[in-house]
Amino acid sequence: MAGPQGLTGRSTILDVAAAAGVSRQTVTRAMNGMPDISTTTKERVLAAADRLGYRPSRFGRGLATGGDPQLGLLVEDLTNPYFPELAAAIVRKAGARGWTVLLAEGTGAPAGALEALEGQTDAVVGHFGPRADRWLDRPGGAPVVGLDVRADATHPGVRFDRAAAVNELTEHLVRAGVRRPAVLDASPDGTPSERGALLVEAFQRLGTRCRLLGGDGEDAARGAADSAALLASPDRPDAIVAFNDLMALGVLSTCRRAGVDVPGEVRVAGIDGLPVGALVAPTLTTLAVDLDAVAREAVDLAIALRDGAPADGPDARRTVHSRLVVRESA
Amino acid sequence: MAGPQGLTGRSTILDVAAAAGVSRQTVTRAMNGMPDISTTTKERVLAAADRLGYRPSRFGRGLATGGDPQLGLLVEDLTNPYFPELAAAIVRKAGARGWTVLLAEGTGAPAGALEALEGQTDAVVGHFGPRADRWLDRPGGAPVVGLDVRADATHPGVRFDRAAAVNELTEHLVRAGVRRPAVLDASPDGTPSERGALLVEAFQRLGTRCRLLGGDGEDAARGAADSAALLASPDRPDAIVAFNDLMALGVLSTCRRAGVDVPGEVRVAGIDGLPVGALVAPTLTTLAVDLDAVAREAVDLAIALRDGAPADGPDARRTVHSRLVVRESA
DNA sequence: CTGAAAGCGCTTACAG
DNA sequence: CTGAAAGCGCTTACAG
Repeated sequence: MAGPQGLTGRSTILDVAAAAGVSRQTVTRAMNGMPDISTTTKERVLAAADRLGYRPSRFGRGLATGGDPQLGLLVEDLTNPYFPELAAAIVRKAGARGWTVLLAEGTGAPAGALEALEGQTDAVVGHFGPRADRWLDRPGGAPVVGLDVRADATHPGVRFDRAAAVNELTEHLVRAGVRRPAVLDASPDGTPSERGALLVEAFQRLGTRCRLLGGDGEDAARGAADSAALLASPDRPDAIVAFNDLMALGVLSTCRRAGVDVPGEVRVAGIDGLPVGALVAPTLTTLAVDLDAVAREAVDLAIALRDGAPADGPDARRTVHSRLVVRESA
Repeated sequence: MAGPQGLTGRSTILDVAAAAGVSRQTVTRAMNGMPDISTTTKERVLAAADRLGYRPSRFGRGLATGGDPQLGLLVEDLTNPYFPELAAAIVRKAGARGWTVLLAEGTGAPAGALEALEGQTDAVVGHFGPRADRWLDRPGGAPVVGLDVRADATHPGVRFDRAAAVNELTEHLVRAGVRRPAVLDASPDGTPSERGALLVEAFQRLGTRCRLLGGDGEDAARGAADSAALLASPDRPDAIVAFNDLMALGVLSTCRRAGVDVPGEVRVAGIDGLPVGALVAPTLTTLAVDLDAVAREAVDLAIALRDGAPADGPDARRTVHSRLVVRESA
């Protein structure tokens, strides 16, 4: 095998050219199926390339051609079906606009993951929680679009407005006779989440006191465990609203195991609007967010920012409204 | 704003250098937080960069530094939870080895999506079905690792060996009294899938005739629709094994809606081992594949191939065994 | 049909 | 602390 060289230790276009006894641009022609090359030469070049295990450098090519733009998508936890659903929507919208998607999972260390992503992409989209403002406008950083950003956030992002849907849900529940609702919140740092606070307030406006149960996870296991505790407590709630659908699924499985009838004894609802919610028994009532709309806005905003739109302009904040989907569980 | 130029229309390091009145390598120092630069200069450069909306080109940087290797992951349908689970496992294993993951969804046109991926990555992993052999060794193409490849495949890949698990399942079912099993297969081109054929043969060896119901989708809706037809047919099956868990979830929801007791009247099983299977009612019996093992083998193989390992070597074919997970539904 | 030249945007030594 | 030079690997006009 002839001598591969260079930074990567792989053979380059020059190695192939030398091996085939042609110039580099003839190699380009052969590799890219371009015209103006004789069949004989082409075969000789391809053979040499194969022999050397030559693969064009995407950096070299990108530098010369511009290359396809890449969108970084930072998700918290691919194990929660919400994020794959989001990723699917983003991949489709981005693809339609000629962008490819680089996927990273920011388990625990979103800052590090974000920085790594930024170096390889032209814009980044993701859920960053309340700390997102810190990352905006990092020198040399890619434009960052936050998802489900708080109302008072100052950086570009898509806001999930759940106010109306939350009101509908609480009214629906109270009208159905709910008097002792509980919210299974996710609050890693102790302070209630925006969704949690919204629910408590909405119940309050209806004259109904609502328990808020914080905690440090947001998966099905936590939903199952915490709802088990709740159901065993002296004043068992007659409704449980979970921080997300995944936790709500955990709640449902606990109820089933404990022989607690849903919605007869306890009404259960989630947040997100995952398709699986329609497959379980009983089917899950939820506050659904339109991920297609979210993806459309997020991708559009990311591209606009990359193209120089101001990060503090009015167009840098988008809003998508959630809606109540009533199914069997509540 | 000073004049951005070049291929991308964005400002380059030279624009910033000019605007700040310094040389390009001083810009590099400022942008990358390197030492040997005075605070004053650094601030001036950063200000100029900000003003010009400068973002270093990842191609330029990659060409100079080598850059992080990228793994392309081509999935069929992110809407099927199997693929996100796979993606999660791949992202984690790849990340642990310093690779980032470019995610693409190959809805309908795997060939086109693959080609696009190859240009931007150093290796590709994905489910390609029986046609995968065609794509191997494309000149200039990235090494491709197939997932769930057939026993007779000739290209690098990870084989999902379900033979033992299928035997266990059929024995379990027959022992439980199943006499009229049906398989809800996915067979877009009419020929039974490998899983379908395996199941039919296994039942046959036990002296049990098994119906095979082909069809063109593999989602919950198809599972629901086709099982509804099955349940309404004159000789209703007493067991339904679905091509995958998602279809099995559709079967379960149909049974529930039709008031058919599972597993009392019909036993139901899926294939994949999705976590949601443990959350539904009844919980889903399934043939589980260890996605961590799959991801480990696939990533390891992809990296080995990228580093020059032979595509036809013995190490270019890996195997992961599925196992039977018995839950409530069968 | 083939090749010499220039350039894409960055970083890494090396001088000063 | 700052800059001139060289090079990373490719492609795109342009000559021949």
